[in-house]
Amino acid sequence: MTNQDRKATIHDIARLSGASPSTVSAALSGSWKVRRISEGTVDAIRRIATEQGYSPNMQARGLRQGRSGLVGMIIPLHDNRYFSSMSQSFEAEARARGQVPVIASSMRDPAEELRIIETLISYAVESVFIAGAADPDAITRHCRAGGLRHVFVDLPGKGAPSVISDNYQGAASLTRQLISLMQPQGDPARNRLYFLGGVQTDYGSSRRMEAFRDICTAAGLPVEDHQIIGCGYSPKAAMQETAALMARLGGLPAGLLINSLTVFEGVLGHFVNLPPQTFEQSVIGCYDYDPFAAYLQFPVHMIRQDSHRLIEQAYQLMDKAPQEPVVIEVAPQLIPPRTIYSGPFSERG
Amino acid sequence: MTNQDRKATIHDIARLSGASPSTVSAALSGSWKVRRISEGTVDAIRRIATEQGYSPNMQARGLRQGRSGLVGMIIPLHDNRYFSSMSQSFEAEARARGQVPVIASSMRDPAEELRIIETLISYAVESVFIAGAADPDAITRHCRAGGLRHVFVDLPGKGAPSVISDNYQGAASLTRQLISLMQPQGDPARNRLYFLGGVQTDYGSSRRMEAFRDICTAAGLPVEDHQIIGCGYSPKAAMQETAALMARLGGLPAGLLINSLTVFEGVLGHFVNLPPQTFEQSVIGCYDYDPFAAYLQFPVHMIRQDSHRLIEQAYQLMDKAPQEPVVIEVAPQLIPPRTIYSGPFSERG
DNA sequence: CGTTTTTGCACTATCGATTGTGCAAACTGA
DNA sequence: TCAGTTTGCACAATCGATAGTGCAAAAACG
Repeated sequence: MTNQDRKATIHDIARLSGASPSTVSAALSGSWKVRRISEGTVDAIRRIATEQGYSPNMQARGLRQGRSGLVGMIIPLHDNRYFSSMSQSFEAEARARGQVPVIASSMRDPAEELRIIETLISYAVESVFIAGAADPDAITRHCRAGGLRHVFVDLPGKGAPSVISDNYQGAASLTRQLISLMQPQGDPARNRLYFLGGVQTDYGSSRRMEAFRDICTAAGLPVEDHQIIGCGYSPKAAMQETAALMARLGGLPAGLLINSLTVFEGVLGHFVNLPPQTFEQSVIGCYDYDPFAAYLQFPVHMIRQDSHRLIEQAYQLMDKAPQEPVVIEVAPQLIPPRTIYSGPFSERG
Repeated sequence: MTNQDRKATIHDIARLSGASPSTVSAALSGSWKVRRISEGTVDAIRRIATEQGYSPNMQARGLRQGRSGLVGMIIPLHDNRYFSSMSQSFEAEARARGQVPVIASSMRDPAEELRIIETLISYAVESVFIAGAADPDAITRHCRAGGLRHVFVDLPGKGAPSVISDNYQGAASLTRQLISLMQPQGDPARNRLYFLGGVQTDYGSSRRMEAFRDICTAAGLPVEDHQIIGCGYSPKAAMQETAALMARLGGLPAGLLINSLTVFEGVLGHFVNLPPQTFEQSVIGCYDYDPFAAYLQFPVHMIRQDSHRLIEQAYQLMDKAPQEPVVIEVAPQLIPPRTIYSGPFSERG
């Protein structure tokens, strides 16, 4: 607060207190006890440091100590309820450990992912959590080369510990729920359950598709290939596919399982123009949860993935010494229509 | 890729290439031209650096150069559509400038805000954007002391440039819209427009309340104090206030202006238990936009704040030399019910 | 009182990269 | 051939904090 221009350093404090820089460092960094600095000296130094508004230069400290105090997290995008709630949990966990969280979004671009990893390594980040990795193996290679501990979240990697949502289980229970509520349609072409969104090559989506097939088949409803529409995650594509599907069928199918919120946004983009009775004969489910989506014009059965628990578990794996490629699955939760879920952070606005 | 354990440094590259560390530095950091290093030497050094998987230690570089390449942003919380879309825009803008974005959430806690500022200063962050500042003046004081350039977003500060949403304008147009659609109620007690959520002391909310009063009054609908329910932003409080209000009135008022999405979540928590016809006589609006909220059982008129533009403008102010406390207002947009807005990032899922 | 032990601190190298400076060797021109 | 210029690079200081080591002065001990 007092001084002229540049930030105060331990040398400034040293000059003002008459002590040496190393003594100041010891006094302020907590190692004064083992370095046998008298309490009186420490107090004096602390007082002056406070007066001068001293704060340590973490670049210098990190350089010397070979650490940085930073932890990284990579998510596909911020602007998504699922991932942003992961960010929130991650930040809380990191701060609770005295680490400084750095969150970056990759836009699901594998090249961007690797660029971010390189950046994190450059900044001597100590460990990184990767959610929804586009190319887990490449990430593991780069992290290994840079000596960067890492854990995968949401999508597993072969080369490092992973914590994922139990996609099979979640999709299975959602599929079961939809089947149990499906009403027979007049038109047999519409008398089916459809799966919309995601890509086959994406681990999570493929597990969900697998569960979808299995449960349908077990219920005596064999699944034909056209019932699984893997149109990716973009709202735009989803909107087009929805329009195309409804054109083909002459209306909605008896049941529709939507693979993500972003896909759902696209679906809604088409629904917007349809009369309310369009939805009366169909049952709709969505993998992932949103409180507003849970309260639409028509009932929506949702799956809430426990992002908080995912992060918690991932941190436990990170804290454990060896980085063996185990996979831990966390059960998601089926949320009935018209339900407002209250999570760990929902108290704050 | 090749070497044993530690990360390669310019000294390793120097040894392997037969050049000196300073030459390696010049070759790899781009200053080789002005330092008159021959192109042949540069190429050889580059090759070896690539082979060794060299990446610069940003702590060392930052320490020497007195910069870090980091830009900070503070938001109240990640898990919110408005703020997370700001994060997304902020990240894009930062990366486009070759900076590394660091985003932190304060949970609207003024003490946490200052702690984050201190941390950013310690890491030699070069500038910081603060969204929804809880205590702008304290932030400005700390940033000044630490030599940290800053710009406020969404909530203005007296000591630094600010870019805010035009809350008055937005609330005014939403209020006008609701008034124009209000239906006369049987019970005169319900024949009113209510404002729910936020706090009077919060700049944005108070501007919105002001607009609400002004427009209502201008329309010949004087506003009594109980019509503005400043219950903060938490869903829980909002749910209780909604229940209490409806108990007092014996139903919904003719119109309800909800001050934020989190408040809306709480309102929905109460609505969940009510029969559909409850909403038929009321018109509902919400400040802030969510595609799902736009497509609920009942029509909702929403205000979409242009978070992308806010960040864009904030960056322009940041880039300008003097940090004078100007205030720039960005117009929000009235979104009719059942509308899916497609923003700059909505293409990616 | 002389010796050993303890206390309290200063000195200095170090982390990895950048940058001001110096200085041979090569080249130029007369 | 010799002064003058340019080329190409090495040396060493520096950024701020930490940690190994050394050394007086004070305290404890016999």
